[in-house]
Amino acid sequence: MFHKVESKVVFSQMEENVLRFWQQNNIFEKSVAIREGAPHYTFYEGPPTANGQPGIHHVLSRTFKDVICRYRTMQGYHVPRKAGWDTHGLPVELEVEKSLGFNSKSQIEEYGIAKFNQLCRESVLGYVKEWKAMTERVGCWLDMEHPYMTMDDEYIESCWWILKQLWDRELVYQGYRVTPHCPRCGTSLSSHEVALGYKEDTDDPSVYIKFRLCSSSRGGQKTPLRAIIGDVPREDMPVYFLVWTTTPWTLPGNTALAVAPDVEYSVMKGDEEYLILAATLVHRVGLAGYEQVETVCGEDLVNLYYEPLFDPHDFAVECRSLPSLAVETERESRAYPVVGAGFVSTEEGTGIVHIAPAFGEIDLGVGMANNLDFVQHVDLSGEIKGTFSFAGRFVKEADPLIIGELQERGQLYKSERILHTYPFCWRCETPLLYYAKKSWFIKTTEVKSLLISGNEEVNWYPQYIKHGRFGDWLENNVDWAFSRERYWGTPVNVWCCRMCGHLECIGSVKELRLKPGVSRLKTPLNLHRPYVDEIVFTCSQCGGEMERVPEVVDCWFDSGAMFLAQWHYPFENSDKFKGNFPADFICEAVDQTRGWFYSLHTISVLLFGKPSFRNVISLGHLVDDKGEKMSKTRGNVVDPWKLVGDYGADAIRWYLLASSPAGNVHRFSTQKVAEAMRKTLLTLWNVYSFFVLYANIDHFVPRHIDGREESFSLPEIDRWIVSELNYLIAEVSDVMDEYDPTAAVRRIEKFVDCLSNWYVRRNRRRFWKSGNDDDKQAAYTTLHYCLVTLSRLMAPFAPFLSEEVYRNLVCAVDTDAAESVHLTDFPVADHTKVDLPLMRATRLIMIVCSLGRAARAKAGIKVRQPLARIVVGVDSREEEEALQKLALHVKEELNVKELEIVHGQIPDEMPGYVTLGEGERSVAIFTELSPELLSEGISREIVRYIQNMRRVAGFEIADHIITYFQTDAVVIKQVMRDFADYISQETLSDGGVVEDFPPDDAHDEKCRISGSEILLAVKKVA
RNA sequence: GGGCCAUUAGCUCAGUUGGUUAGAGCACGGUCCUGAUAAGGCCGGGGUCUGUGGUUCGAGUCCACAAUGGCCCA
Repeated sequence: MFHKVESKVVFSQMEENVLRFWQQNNIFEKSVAIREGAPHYTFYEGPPTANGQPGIHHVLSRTFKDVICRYRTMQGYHVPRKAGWDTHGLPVELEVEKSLGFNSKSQIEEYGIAKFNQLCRESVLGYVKEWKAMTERVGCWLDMEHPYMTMDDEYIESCWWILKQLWDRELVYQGYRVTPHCPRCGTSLSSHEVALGYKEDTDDPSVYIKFRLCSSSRGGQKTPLRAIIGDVPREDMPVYFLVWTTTPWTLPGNTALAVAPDVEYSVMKGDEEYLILAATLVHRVGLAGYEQVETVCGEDLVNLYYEPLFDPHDFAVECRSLPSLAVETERESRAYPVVGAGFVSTEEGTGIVHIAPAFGEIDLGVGMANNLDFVQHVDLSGEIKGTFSFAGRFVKEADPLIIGELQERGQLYKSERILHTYPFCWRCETPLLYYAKKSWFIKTTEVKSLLISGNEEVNWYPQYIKHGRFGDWLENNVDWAFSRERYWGTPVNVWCCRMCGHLECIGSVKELRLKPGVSRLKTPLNLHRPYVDEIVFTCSQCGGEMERVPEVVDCWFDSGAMFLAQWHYPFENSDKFKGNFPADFICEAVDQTRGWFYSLHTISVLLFGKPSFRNVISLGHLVDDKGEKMSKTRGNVVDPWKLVGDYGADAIRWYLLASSPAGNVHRFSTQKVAEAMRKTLLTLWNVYSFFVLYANIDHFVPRHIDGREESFSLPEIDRWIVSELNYLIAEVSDVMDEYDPTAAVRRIEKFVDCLSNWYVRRNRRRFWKSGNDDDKQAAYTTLHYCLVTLSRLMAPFAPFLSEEVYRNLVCAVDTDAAESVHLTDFPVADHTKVDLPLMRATRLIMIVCSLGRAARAKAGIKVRQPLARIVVGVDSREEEEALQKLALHVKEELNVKELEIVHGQIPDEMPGYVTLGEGERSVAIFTELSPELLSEGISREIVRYIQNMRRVAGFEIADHIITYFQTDAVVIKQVMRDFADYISQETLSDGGVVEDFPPDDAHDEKCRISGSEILLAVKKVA
């Protein structure tokens, strides 16, 4: 016997029972363990940042990961999946800062780094707990008992090892990196933080500055410029480049001008000077009193030199050379070059761009590429250094002073104001400065071609990411600035000598312990700041004291190192690392393209020259029902716990999988979760409860649960559903192998619909009928086989419902069976059972039935009323045969006595018929009703009334009853007599259908049937 | 400001390499059926396929530009 199944089900309760079963019986652990020794399928968990409550969008990626891993497990692969948590990084620090009410780094240092980092650790552990609970509840199987944590000392040591490898290959260097910097808070801001603080309509200076062409530099022998202006330098007719800027305070840092090589520039002659600017911008700048004497190509301006506005040596400011950063000694005369650059715009300004490598990312890039000077005349608090007349001022206060000075010197062409968008600090509203800071870099550009060729081996879903977003990103690769001036992170493992500046990279704890003169190594060891900062040792070069550099490592480096750091490789688990590299599958949201996908790929390519993953699903984001981003501030985030309670995890999973393909943006809709539950899961549940209900009544015992042939041959319709099922298995396997679970669940949905609304609907009588013949056995066997197979097929997608169905339909009757559906194998399609002609034939009769019902509606005759004949037009021999073979279903479904087949279209007008056509196909029903047909119609009407009354009276399906009736109508009396057997059989009126007054304890109702009244009553018999 | 993606019915989505009158589900209105069903059938309303140009005998589909939204980077 199967356990009784209620047709009313609360999925969340059912799921919690299943969860308990999994936990108590370690089903997840077993599902991995039983595949030990089988081919490996490696999954890498992209570690979620344990910062903030998990939302519905996190359920999305967890679902996709879980589905693929479960699928592969059931296919026989060994799929261990270690959970991981990204524990370091700025978001964690910001959260703690907020809770302490801090808004600057100095406050953290006053508070104490040790205490601060302890709070970060606690904060992370708190969120990890929340995440674990959510992960478990939505049925995402991960080994969360043995996760990797990026903050563990072992993990950090592996990161150190990686950096040491790169250091030894001279791929690590110190350089400058331009970051948005808040001069008040004294800290760099992440791009996320910058995005929080953009202000439109910021009022700033808009100034046009004249840079004087060096008299010795008028181009080569035959340049167009020389031709215009002449060979002999004329002091009274100087040549200027006209340059536009909104940040005058950066002008003392100017060391080059950039032009667009392929743009036309005008040489404008005025009374006392020549001005050069882009030809298309002359009118916008408004050069009254100047006339164009010639045009030159941008190319011809490149390599000309101009006089600095502020020579750094005149104002006691350090000047370094890029890219070496060597401090320059004084030179006699200084001139700066004009360079060509692709980014120069002719949309605004003058088409000649002021370059200050210390104050802009593009500027720094130009500086590195052209070996420019690097002049940083502003300190981190935004104050101007040196001996300028405006030194000691905050940069924004210096702006008007600089403009004034240039005006006095005659180098200001025009000064205006402009309203534009500018970033401010989101905490203190101070304008941000783009500022070059020292940073540690990994020379990823060295392996750029390997990054690109490695990507060729990766299978991306959706495909366009490969050569689109990810490929482009690799093509434009720049060295990875991997250090951060923060506290809670993997410390950069480089020590620097205080005396001679000698640098040394430490690759392991052991190496550190063995350093000569090492001191302040505490036990137990803690590799975090501030403890690691205290460790010093003796310099091998000069005997001075080596101390650690202050930076920590970018947390993207941490997570990208997981493929080896999760095993503490190479210090232990060498076999595990090797057995799990590269990954067969990873999956994250699309924002990880330049995050984890990149860091994982890059570290692997740097170390081993090859990629670390083979297949990757990049998920689109989940947005709210209006298509807008979910965020706390908008208040449109969806709480997964509420949904789980209302609809269950399977419904959420099913919805997330089915609603749109992985790469697309998903609009989240609670209504659609409800729909997924109703339409597919509940429908399946009802087929299941229907089966169990009748199977138990008949004491059905499945003899084979593998779909093998019974001793009797299966009827056509059973072979049909078995065929559909095997076809489905093949389709689902195919699309799953292509990493497309969306296609898989959409196909399953169609099958469930067919199973319920055709197979069960058409076969109800086979289950109801009394007796226990072969046909009934075939029906039970077939439906049981379908449900059990479906439970295995759906197990990766709807793990709870599948488990429930499997446990009851298999485990309850077979003690030898695997205890969980998740320990079974994924179904394999049996192609010998796929009968395509039969499937086509069935589809044909479905259409014919649909047309027939429409014809009935058109004629206004209920389906309950039998009709004498239907005529169906077919257009091929195959269709005719199909229809003949399955005529019984058409006749039953449409309640007609005869089915006639004709070739070609049926004429629109046939006496006595109602005709309906759709495209090539047409049907006609004969609508004249004989007295016999009418009587039969009445009998069916009566049956329907009695069935309704049984239900209203609260009888069980198998309850036997007596039916009483009273009526004056002769016709009805006659029907009750003629159809007594039929009525009694249909309504289980074994006690008889008697014409009598019902007893008081019977349930009675007055009914109207074809214009006459009848009193009907039902009563249970013992 | 740049790159990538998306835009098809009120909502969520299908629409092969261009080829009849653009489909499904949900929702809505009507009606029928029903002792598995929270379901199902039938009929119906609802579309300038975001817009503008172009290529073509023919464009939802290919190209260009624009708008809106999302993501990434400035």
